Amino acid sequence: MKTIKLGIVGQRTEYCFHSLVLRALSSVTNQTDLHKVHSLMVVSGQHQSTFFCGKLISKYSQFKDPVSSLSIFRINSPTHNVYLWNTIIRAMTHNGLWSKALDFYTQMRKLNVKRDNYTFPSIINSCGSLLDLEMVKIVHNDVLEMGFGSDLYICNALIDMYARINELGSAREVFDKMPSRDVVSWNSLVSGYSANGYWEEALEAFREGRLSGVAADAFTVSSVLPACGGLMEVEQGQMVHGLVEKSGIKGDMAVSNGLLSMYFKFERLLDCQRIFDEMIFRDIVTWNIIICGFSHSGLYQESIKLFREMVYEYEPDLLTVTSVLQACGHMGDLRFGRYVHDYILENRYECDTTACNIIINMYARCGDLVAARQVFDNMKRWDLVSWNSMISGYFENRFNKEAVDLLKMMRIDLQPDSVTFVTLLSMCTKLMDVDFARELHCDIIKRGYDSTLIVGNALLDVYAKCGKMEHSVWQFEIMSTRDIVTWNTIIATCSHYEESYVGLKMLSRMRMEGIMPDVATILGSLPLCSLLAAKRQGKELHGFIIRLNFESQVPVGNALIEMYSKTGSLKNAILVFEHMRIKDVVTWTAMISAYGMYGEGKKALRSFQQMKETGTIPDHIVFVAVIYACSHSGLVQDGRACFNQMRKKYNIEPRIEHYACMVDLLSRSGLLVEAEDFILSMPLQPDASMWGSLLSACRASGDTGTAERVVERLVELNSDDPGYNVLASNVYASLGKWDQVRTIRKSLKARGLRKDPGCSWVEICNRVFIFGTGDRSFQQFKQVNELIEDLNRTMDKEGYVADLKFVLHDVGEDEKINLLYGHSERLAIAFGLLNTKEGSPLQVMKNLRVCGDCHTWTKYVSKIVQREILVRDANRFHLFKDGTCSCRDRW
DNA sequence: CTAGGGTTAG
Repeated sequence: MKTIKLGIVGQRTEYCFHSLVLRALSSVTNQTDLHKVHSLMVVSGQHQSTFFCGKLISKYSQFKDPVSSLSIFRINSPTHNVYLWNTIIRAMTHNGLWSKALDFYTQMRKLNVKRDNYTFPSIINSCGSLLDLEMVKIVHNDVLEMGFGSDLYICNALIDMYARINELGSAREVFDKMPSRDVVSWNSLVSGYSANGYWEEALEAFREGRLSGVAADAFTVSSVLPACGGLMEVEQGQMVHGLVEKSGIKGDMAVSNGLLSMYFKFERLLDCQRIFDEMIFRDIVTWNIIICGFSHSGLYQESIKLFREMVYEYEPDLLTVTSVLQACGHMGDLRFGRYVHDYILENRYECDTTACNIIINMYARCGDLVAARQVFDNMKRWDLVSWNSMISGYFENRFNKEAVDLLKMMRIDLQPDSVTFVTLLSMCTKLMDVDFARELHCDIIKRGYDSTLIVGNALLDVYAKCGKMEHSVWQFEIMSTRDIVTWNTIIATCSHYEESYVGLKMLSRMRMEGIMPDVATILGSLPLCSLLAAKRQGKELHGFIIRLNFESQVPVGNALIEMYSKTGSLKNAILVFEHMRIKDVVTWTAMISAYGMYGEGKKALRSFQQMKETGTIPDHIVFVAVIYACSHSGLVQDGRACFNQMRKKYNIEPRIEHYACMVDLLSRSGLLVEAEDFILSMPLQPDASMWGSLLSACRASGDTGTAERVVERLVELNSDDPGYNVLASNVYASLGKWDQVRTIRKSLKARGLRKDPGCSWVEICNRVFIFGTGDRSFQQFKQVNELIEDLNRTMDKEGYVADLKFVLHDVGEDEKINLLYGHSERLAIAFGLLNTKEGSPLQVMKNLRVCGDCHTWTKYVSKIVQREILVRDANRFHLFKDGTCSCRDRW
């Protein structure tokens, strides 16, 4: 037995035997010490033994020195036995030199070295890592031939390997054929499913494992947590969390990090905070998760703050810096983004494709396309994300030519994927290029991407935004799967085209499919209720808002104010307004408009005053609302003052809509001369709406002289708006100039313009009853007609005279009276009176402006039946009460 | 032999 001299164990010089060398070897903690032990072994001749050779090979590989491992193996080639072969294969595998490991295995086969059960796990690992399917087959075959098909470790390695190469079927097969399984077998299966995004299967395997009585360990939990997060299975996730709390794996870093990551996916930031605070130990992964998590939750500032906090303690790794770069990108913080990128370059981080993609994205979001391109050009490898990011970066920043050039380059060796198409379609949306969109659509169908959800959604959107509502709806109907974005897009489309009825139908279809609305759904749907004055649906949406906790979001509150004010409940609009803790200029505008619509001009002005006092800076839109409110309440002086204040005090140059409001204000107040002068003296070209306002006022006040002048101006403008043409034609009709009436009608017909036919509707017991002009085809027609005649008789006695100037057709007087009686609002009001409780308030909606005669008629009705009648027309609300109207006849 | 963190688009 030989003895050797050791200089490194403690300070003393000692003599010892074989076992002492072993102890020395195992106590080695760094490469330098390992070299010392090695040279002592060489000096003493110990290094010749197969046993110590193996130990040295493993040790060197532990310290990431595979070169030394290799040379030891080579020097000792004569003594090679299966133990040394296994060791070198394991060493190579451990250091990522997989092809070397495979080479050694091939040599073993050639030299006919007998392989044992220790040979296979490593080599299986290497095959998988190299994606060498050929070798996988050979090795798996060897395993079976040599009778290791039931070996626990080997089977576990096979499951893991197959999972890594995304051959979950083979993994499952090995798993199923095993005579007995341990926790590692289960874990490999679960993590295999989980890592490849087969989350349902991962959860299923996890449940199976639990049922089969295998106790879950830290590996199990950290494998199944991403699946819970990915599936948004909050309850399942909490169940696993409970398991963690109960078992002894609570302190495990991977488990805690997994929980943290999962709760970020659930957007349960408070839970994240709690878990983070409770963690005694944190590692770099922990920090990366929270930096990334905050960034994904939109808390970019927080994310950057955490990054700064972290760098005091840890050196950030590639994932840290890329996480914080995402926050920079979203914030548009180019300065900090550059700083971090410089840090990456200076410290020579080795950026992989993903990291480069993130940097490209950061620069593109910040608008620095030159820097983005530079990163792109210097990349070693590009994937689809790289190309897509660069191309969409160009498009987003309006470098359309560069984007198209890059697209052509990309197509040389890569095929576009669904994201590429989505990017291109969204570009069409921005450019309103429906022709290119159609071309793309063909390409998309050819490549089979038309069934992809995001592509379908993008198609839906591009057709909608390019004015092809029918294409959009058609696209919607053929989609086989729809998500919340699909529904939100179609609802927003209906809202945009004012197809409120279709829109609300879509909303209820969405609900029937069990999809919960989100903020975008709510913001798309509330305007539908406003347009239709759909009280009930509006209230229902408010219910969702409360249940889903969207109340605190300012745009939601703003939309609610608008909805309530337009569905006839000023009271509720005020309630919402008062409950909003944060108000922006839109909030105030909505409230001021609401007051305006109900003829509460003074309150509108008071709100405007309050808004200025609370420090909200008025914008040009709020001035429209304020002047509108003045106009509908006859506050001429205040309206003028606001108009002047806008320019002088707030330096806002009046736009055409402000001038239009002013014309409206003067006209409604009967200052026809002044209104005409105002139009003629304004610096902007007057549009049809101004002459239209003035003309309506002339009509209402019976000023035929001004009307004759104005109607010519209006006709000169040759507006495409059917409303103004019909107005002009009506004025000519009331002047008895039937030739001009016919000319206008012909021209309208030739241009294919049609004014929406008048209709009114009333909601009774959650059902909407719609009436068109002269409608006879509804239930209770007889009773309704009788009631109208009854009412007419009573009001005739009280002095009502039908004002026939509101009849448009060239017909006899008797017939004209009949036409007036057939106006849809009268039908709706009579129907409403018949079908609601006596004395209760009635609410009727009309799509057009209520005509002057109907306005008078309704005033009489409100007095005769002693009921409040709220009529919403295209312009505003009229509250009829005891013979008067809230608009004080300025309708 | 098994686990946790990063990218584009609607």
